[in-house]
This record gives sequence, structure tokens and C-alpha cells, in this order.
Amino acid sequence: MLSLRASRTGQIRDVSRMQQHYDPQAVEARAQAAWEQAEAFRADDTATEKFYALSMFPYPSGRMHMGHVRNYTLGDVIARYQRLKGMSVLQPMGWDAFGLPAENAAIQNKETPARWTRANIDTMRAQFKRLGFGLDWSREFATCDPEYYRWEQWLFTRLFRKGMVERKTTVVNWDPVDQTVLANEQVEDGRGWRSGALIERREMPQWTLKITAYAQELLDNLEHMDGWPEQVRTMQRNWIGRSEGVDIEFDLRGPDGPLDTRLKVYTTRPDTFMGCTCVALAAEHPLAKAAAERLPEVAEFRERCRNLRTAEADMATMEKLGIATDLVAIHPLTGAELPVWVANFVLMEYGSGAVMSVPGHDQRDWEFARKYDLPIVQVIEPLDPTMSCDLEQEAFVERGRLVHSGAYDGLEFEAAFDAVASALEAKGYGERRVNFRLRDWGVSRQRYWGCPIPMIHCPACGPVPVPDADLPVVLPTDVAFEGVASPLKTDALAEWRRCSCPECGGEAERESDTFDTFMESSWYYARFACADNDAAMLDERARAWTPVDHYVGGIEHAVLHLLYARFFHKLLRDEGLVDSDEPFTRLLLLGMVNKDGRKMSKSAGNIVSPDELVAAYGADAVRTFMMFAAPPDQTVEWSDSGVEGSVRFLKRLWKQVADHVAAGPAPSLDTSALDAGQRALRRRVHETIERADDDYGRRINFNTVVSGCMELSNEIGRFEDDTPEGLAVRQEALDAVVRLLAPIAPHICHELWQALGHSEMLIDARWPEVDPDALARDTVQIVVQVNGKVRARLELAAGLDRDAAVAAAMADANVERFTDGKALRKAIHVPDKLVNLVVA
RNA sequence: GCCCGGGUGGCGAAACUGGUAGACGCAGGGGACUUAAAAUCCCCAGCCGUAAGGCGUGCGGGUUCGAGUCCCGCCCCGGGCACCA
Repeated sequence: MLSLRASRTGQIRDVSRMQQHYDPQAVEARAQAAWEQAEAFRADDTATEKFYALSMFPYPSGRMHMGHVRNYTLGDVIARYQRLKGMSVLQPMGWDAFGLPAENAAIQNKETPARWTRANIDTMRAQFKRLGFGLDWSREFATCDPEYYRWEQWLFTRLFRKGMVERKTTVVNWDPVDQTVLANEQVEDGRGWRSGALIERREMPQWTLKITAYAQELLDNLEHMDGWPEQVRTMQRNWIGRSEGVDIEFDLRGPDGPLDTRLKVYTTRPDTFMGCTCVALAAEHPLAKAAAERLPEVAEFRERCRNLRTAEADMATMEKLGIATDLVAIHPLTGAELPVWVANFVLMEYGSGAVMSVPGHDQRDWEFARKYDLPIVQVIEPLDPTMSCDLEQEAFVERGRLVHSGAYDGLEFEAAFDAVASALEAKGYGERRVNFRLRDWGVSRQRYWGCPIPMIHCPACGPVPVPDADLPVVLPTDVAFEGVASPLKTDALAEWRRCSCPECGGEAERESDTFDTFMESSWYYARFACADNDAAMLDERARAWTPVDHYVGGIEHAVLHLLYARFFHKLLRDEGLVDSDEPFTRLLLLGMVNKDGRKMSKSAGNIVSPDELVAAYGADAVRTFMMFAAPPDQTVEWSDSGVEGSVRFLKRLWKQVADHVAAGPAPSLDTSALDAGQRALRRRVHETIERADDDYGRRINFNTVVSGCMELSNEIGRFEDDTPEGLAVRQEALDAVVRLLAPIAPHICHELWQALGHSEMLIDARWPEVDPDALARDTVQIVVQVNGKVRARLELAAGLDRDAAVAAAMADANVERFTDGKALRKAIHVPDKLVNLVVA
């Protein structure tokens, strides 16, 4: 049956296309075809009102999981909302394609990481398309594309020449059986994941980027980054860990008399210096190394420290162990002779790799002193005499007043800090210093599947960057994995490693380490603006699109990725490639997806497959439930029956539009001719628009948008008014709810919008305007409390003044039961909301 | 260990700036339609109580006319901690 009739806007429309039953698979295929055909999501570089919406690009693991569904739906909702609000939106997608899983898969499946990764990308791209994300695929790239990573190599050589790159020795997890470096996650209970061998700490020379040069700016900018959750800013502040302290130097005496080197320690508590009874070195400290050559027990202790993991959590909980050396440190203020120990809890990477030990006022030092019977001296007493301070039980670590500190007795923290620092400075044995917990970023990885580090080791010239003309240094992809070690380091690729020195022309060797994959993810957001440029890393389009207006991703990236990307943005800025200070204006970090109260994981056996869900319920229902189930930043509990509820809701909405269209054309709305029921629905419509706008734009709370649309739809369902005015009001209501829901369930709304008689596509429509007149109320419900307990709810005229409201409240029969015979002490009035009568 | 979150009905949650706790949905109960079932629609539903009312937002205190919301002290659960991304 084919029937044609005129719509509200006067066009002819084919009513038979509006089927009575909602068929998500067909609706979604039609909508996606329409978007594709119109190239609807190709971003316009020349637009003036730009909005850059970005979700953290995925690692192509081969299958989409529910975390991806949540992440990219949230990003898509933001992008589509901004478009409805009239912005020109860029929402790109690409692949964070380098990384360890590809190597593991290659080892297990006799596959190459390149082929495995490319196949995974194809699978995941198809899954993303099926979910209907409004992505500009014309800008897609993978970080393993040489056209992408060549610019990373280019930037690195520029930074090297600028002095922003250093070669430093750091500690890594070394598997002595597989002869390779392991990631922390590959170390289980101190043993290698494949070999089962005890893991050692081993020092390795690595390339590092001087992120510490930007530490202060990275910290300071956090103050003004209002678009970031406070929680994330706090985490980054702690990570950067700025502290003010003093470098203290000690003269040393060895077994053969005084040494000509001094030992430097860093402390934030110079006020406790008179309580220092010992100096402790990291196992990797040069003086510890030297002592080990003289003393077998020190050598043996350092050997034992090699079996400790590098993770901070392990450092904090392990037993404090140490060994005395034959060195003595001279306290620069008292001349006292202090023993020098090597201790496992001192980090070579922080400060100067040595600490002064004050057992009375530092808990680690206290535990250490207890274990080895070192003296514990109290030099700080609590300011508050009632506060307990029992050095038999634990260290007293609070700031306080100095005692047993000679000339410094009686001083409090700040005065003592100054006095001790000044005394040390005057003698030439100390210096005030700002220190950061943030360490320089070690970017070398002894792995295969990563971006080759564009450096050449020349026996004559030392490390030399690869010249621009020779970039990119392409990673060989046709490789065989023999065990765990990187193929780049095997004999098979000796030819790849051999090269000539760009400076002297002599025989040289190519660097065979690759970059940390955080390098690629630190600048991809800018490259999306100009992914097709093969002549430059970034161009004016990157300046125009960045910073990203809204960035969406996982909470697990709160520190590392987001700090490295902020650092890179400043490097790019200082190269003149972008002109903002920060890369991401607004940040949304989403919670996890759980099932049955636990994290979804293979081992828990509670994985839900997005493909199966989409096939069973449609992308819109999956997206709707995902948005509805919890606010974005909280953990969401997945529920299959919950998604069925979303299907029911979408079906109901579909039927409402179908019934409305079948009831005949709606005349244009005359707001002056409405009855009470019509005005009530209109008020609900405009209240919902207002709330949804706030929820989308300011609060970023999409669960309440969905519930608002459900409530409005329920209201429309109860509205059985087919008069011309009724049809007009319902048309307005449906026009509104379809647009409010469109960012979340774009396919069904696309089709409903056409069914409602609109000729333009919904993605080109505009957000509905709130009519302030529609919001006005004649009466409001006033809650009446007596002594804070609700005793009545009254429907009263809006805008009543205090006296009238209180009088109305007192007159209520039930209220009277509780006030009867008692004196009114006080009456609280919150206009149009509440009256609280306080009686005694 | 350190840092960061979270705790509200049987379940997911809502309550936005201190003002009606539990909107919306899931699961459940009852009813309509159906030969029956599914689907759909309508009604009920925090706990105790016939009711009036009382009690309820992890636990214990506090501020306030009024606290899920603010303050102090605890308990429990989850996440991050530099070579996983």
C-alpha cells in the first residue's frame, strides 16, 4: 500500500515508509548508508565555529570490547550534540598500533606483528562502523604507518640537536633466561612470564626526553585547567611531586683516609638534620659500587637487590634491608661521624641516589634503624603537647619544634629549615633546591614492534641523529620471531643495523631499540588535523583545530598518557607547530564496564561481545543502555536485560511517531489557543529541553538525558488529544524528543525525523529552542514541614510571599495536628518550594 | 605502603547550589488482551505498621530550622603507581 499526503511543511511524503514495527537492523543500515553517501562526517577545515571532539584511539587488539563501546559512544554523543548546537565538528579515528600484544601474538601464532595488527584494524574498523559513530574516516591512520612515525623520528632528531634528549642509565626488569627486558606486567611474583626465571634489576643506557625541563610549567598550568576533573589534576600534581628542600654534602672517610669526593643527599626536612644518624645509598650508587669491590658482603647485598622489582608498590611494602660499608660521612654541622649504609629502599632515580637517615622522624628510616640497631634520636617535639610522640613505637613525622639540636632548639619548621639551609650554604656544604619526583622520560624499549629510534652509533663520533633526508627509518616488517628477544637485535637483521655514520662516513651501527609507544600517542591528536600532509609534521590546520575541545578516554590514562601528551604539546609549541599551551581543553575520563560486580575479563569469564549485542538488539539500543546505565565517570554495571529495556523504549517511541503521523497532519502551533493539558505537555517538553541541554553541555551526564527522554515519552503516551491543537503540541514534543535523543540513538532518530516530515537530514538539524513562556507555572507544590518533618504537600499559586505561604501552611488540617497547642518559634520559607514551621 | 575514586530499595541508578529520598529503568507481583504463550498495555511496589505514624542514603559523632549532600573520626569495595595500553 502506498499513500501520499501533505505534511506540516507542505511537502509530499511517503507514509508507507513509516512501518508500524521498529526494525533496528534495517533502520541502522539505511541511516549509515545515508551518512556515508552524504559524507556527513567529513570535517570542514575551513569552518570558523570548530569543535574538535576526540576519543582516545584504541590499541587494535582484534576485537572490540564493551569499554570501547562506552568510550566511543560517549565521544560520539559529545560530537553529535555539538553538531546539533551548530558547531563544525571534527571527530577522527585511528589506531595506536605499536605495542607488546602484537609481539606476544606473533610469538604464539607464528605470525608477524605487522600482519596481525593490520588484520585486527580491519576487523575493528568494521565493528566501529556498525555502531554508527560519526567519524571522519578520511583522516584515519595507524601509528605503525611509516608516514606517521617518520614525523616522530623527525621531531626526535630536532630535540636531540636542541639538547632535549639525553642518554641516561636506568634500571629495568631483566629476564636472564630469555635475555630480554620485561614490562612490569610480564613479571609475575618476581619471575618472568615465559621463562619463570627470577627477574633482575639491570641498568641500561636509554634515550630520555627532558620532561623535567617542563615540570614547573606542567604543574603551574594545572591551576587553570578548569575543564579537567579536579581528581586528575591532583593525580598529576602528585606525580610531578614538586618539593622544596636542601642538597646536603658530606665529606667522606674511607678505610685509607679521607676521600676527595663528597656525598650528596637531598632532603625536604633539613630541620631534622641534627637527628641524622646514618647515610644510606642506593644499591646502584657509584659509591656503593666502589664499596662492593672492597667488601664481599656489600657485593653480595647488591646482588640480592638485583632481584627486586622496579615497581613502586613493591618498593613501598618490601622489608627494609641494608648493609654497612666501610665509609664514614662527616656531619657538616656537628662534625659527627656517621656510618654509610647501602639500603634497598633508596632509589637511584630520585634525588641524588642517597638519603640522610633520621630514624626519629622518618618511618622508613625508623624501621631501618630498628632492624639494624642504629641510634634513634629525637630532635622534633610536637607543637601540641597532647599529641603522642613515642619513638619506641614509631617515628614522629609531623612538623614540630626542634629539641636536642643545639643552637636550633626551639625553632619551628620554617625557621629551622632556613637556619639549617643557611648554615650549610655559608659553609659551602649545601644548597636550597626545588626537586621533582617526576623523572626524565626514558623512551627506549628493547622491543621490536615500535617506532625505530632514529639514531646511529658511530665509534668515532658517538651518537648521531639520522639526517632528515634518510627518514623515516622504516621498521622491517617481514620478520621471524625466534623466542622472545627483538628481531632487530638478531643476526638476521645485522644488515639492517649496519650503516655508515652521517658525519664521518665511517662504519656505524643503527640503534636497535624502539620508542615507548606513549611517544606515538603523545601527538596523534594534532596529526589528525592534517593527516595527509607528507611534507611536514603539522601544518596550519593543526594550529586551527587544536587544542582538542573535548577529550574522552579511560581513567587509567589519568597520569602517564595525559602528562606525556601535555609535554609533547609544549615541545610542538616550542617548535612553532602549534600555538596553544595545552592540548586538551576539556577532559572526560570514564569509568570501567563491569559485569556481575567484576571487571569484564577473559579470566573472569564474563565477557560480553558487542557484535552479538548489536546483532540482537541494534546499535541504538546498545548505545542507549550504555549511556543510561550510569553517569560517564562511574563504573557501569552491564546488564543484558537492561538493554532489552532500552529496546522497549525505542519501540515505544517508534510507535508513538507512527501513530502520530497516522493521526493526520499537524497544523502549526498557536501557543495562545492551548488548554491546560496541552500547556502541561508543552511545559514538560521545554523543561526537558532545558535540562537535556545542561546535561549534555555542562554536566556531561547522559544517563539523565535518557531518563528525561523516557519521562517525556511516557508523558506523550498519556497525551491522548487528536484535536488540531493537540496534534500541533504533540508534533512539537516529538520533534523535540527525537532531537534530544539523537546524539545517543542516532539511527532511529534519523528515520523518525524524516517520518515527522522534515526534509533535511537530522544531522543537519538544529537543537530545539527553549520557549521561556512554556515554562511558566500557575501553581506549584509547596512542602510543609513541622520541625523538619514533612506533614503536608500543598498545591498553591506560584510566587506566594512568605506570609501567605506560612498562613496557607498553618491552615492545613494535618499540619495543625502537629502544631496544635504549641508556640511557633520560627518559620522558614523557601519560595515556591517549602515552608518549615519550627514549634516547641 | 602512597595517591585517587565509590558505598542510596532485590538490582542499575536519580535527587544539579543544604530544602519532598528512591525519578527513570531492570528484576518481581497483580490485571487486560490471547485457545495458550510471546509481545504489548494498565496497576502495585524502601522497611515496620490495619491505620495514624515510625524508621531509613556503609558505621559513629558534629554543624543546621532542615544533611544522601557540609565537617571530624572509622569500616568496606574498586582503580593507578614510571617497560601493558
